[in-house]
Amino acid sequence: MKYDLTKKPTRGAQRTLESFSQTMFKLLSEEPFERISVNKICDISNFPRATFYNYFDDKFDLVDYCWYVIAQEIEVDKATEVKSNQSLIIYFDRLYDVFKNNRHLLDNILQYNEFSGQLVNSFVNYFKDKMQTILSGSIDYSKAGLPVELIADHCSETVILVLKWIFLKHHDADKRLAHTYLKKLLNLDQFI
Amino acid sequence: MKYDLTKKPTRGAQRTLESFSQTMFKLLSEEPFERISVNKICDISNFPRATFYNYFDDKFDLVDYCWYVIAQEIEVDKATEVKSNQSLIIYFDRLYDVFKNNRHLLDNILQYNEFSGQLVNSFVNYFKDKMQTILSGSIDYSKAGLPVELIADHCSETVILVLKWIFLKHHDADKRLAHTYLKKLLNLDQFI
DNA sequence: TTCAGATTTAGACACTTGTATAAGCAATAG
DNA sequence: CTATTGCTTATACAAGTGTCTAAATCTGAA
Repeated sequence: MKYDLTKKPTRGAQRTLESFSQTMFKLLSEEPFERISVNKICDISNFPRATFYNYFDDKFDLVDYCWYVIAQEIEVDKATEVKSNQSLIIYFDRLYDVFKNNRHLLDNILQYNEFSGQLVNSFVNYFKDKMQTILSGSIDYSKAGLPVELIADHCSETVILVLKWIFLKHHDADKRLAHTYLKKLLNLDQFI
Repeated sequence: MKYDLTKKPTRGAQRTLESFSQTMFKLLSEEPFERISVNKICDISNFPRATFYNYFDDKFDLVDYCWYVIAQEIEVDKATEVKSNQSLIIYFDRLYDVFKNNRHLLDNILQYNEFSGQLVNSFVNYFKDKMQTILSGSIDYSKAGLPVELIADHCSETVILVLKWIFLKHHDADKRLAHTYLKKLLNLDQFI
């Protein structure tokens, strides 16, 4: 990403970011990612290509920004962080809600893109990374005789696995059932 | 892949496939994947672009064929399939050996490509799929009260996680230790 | 309000991509 | 041997990519 998201954006920049991401969301619901070109994005957004490349490296970069927009809902609040034992479930729930709230987008995307294609991959990876960042900072895995990062990786992969199962592979499950899956797969008492 | 790998290739086709894949292996050790163009591959291999596109859809397709070449070592023999309980460990060991035997290639690749980049991703996904195919056909997961495919997914993801940890993130471990990781993470008795 | 510094934009450049066509070549069956 | 079939190759095409320049425009602080 060429644009620095940490500094607060000018009104103009905000408009530009919004416009490009909205266009991308729109196009993702209409055609496969391979057929979405930077040219097309710019035409629809009414910005010249040069502006696109002021903000993003390429279309992958923009789509990552789109996931970032979606993930804004998650709110990693320091408050809950303390009650460490439960935090895996707490953040699982937040991700569950994000996936649920964007169900129609996901369905549209899956209509045009392979489950193992680049696009779905970038989506899944974005949230796997997100989960990993959250978990590695908020859980104490000291119990199991295993490298801590390895456990953190494993937990976040499993969280995403369950969400993929429910929302991308369409095996609907409410939170209660989702928790059961998660706990059985992770054998949770083992770690936390 | 445009070329049909199931039918046995003519001598000419063999030479062509060999040439393109060798060139790709060479280039992967020299520069990042994004800078490898189909043009360059063809120049080095001394084939015209048209020939490349006779065999592959694009450079991703070729790199997948490269993983296929590497994976040939694995040998999914029907013989072991029967002793189902142990087969997860057996196939883990085979993958372990494949990763170990190609350690220098992996090291080179990681020198030029991001750990979460497209190239490493395609490598990891190739072997995750491979493992999934093997496992879903050779293990009986009836014990745990969970969807079978979900468990199969989880097992193959965990296998790959451990191999990534050892060979891509460079936390060396012999097979014995690797088995310990795997068993603790999967809590193996739970499933098999 | 002004002006210096930053952003945006038009246009061009060298390069890549995937496809299509038709000519050339090689292996095989009759 | 030769006709047929299928693969290889030369070449061209329309499109896309990412970078660069210099001019235009905007913006915030004085």
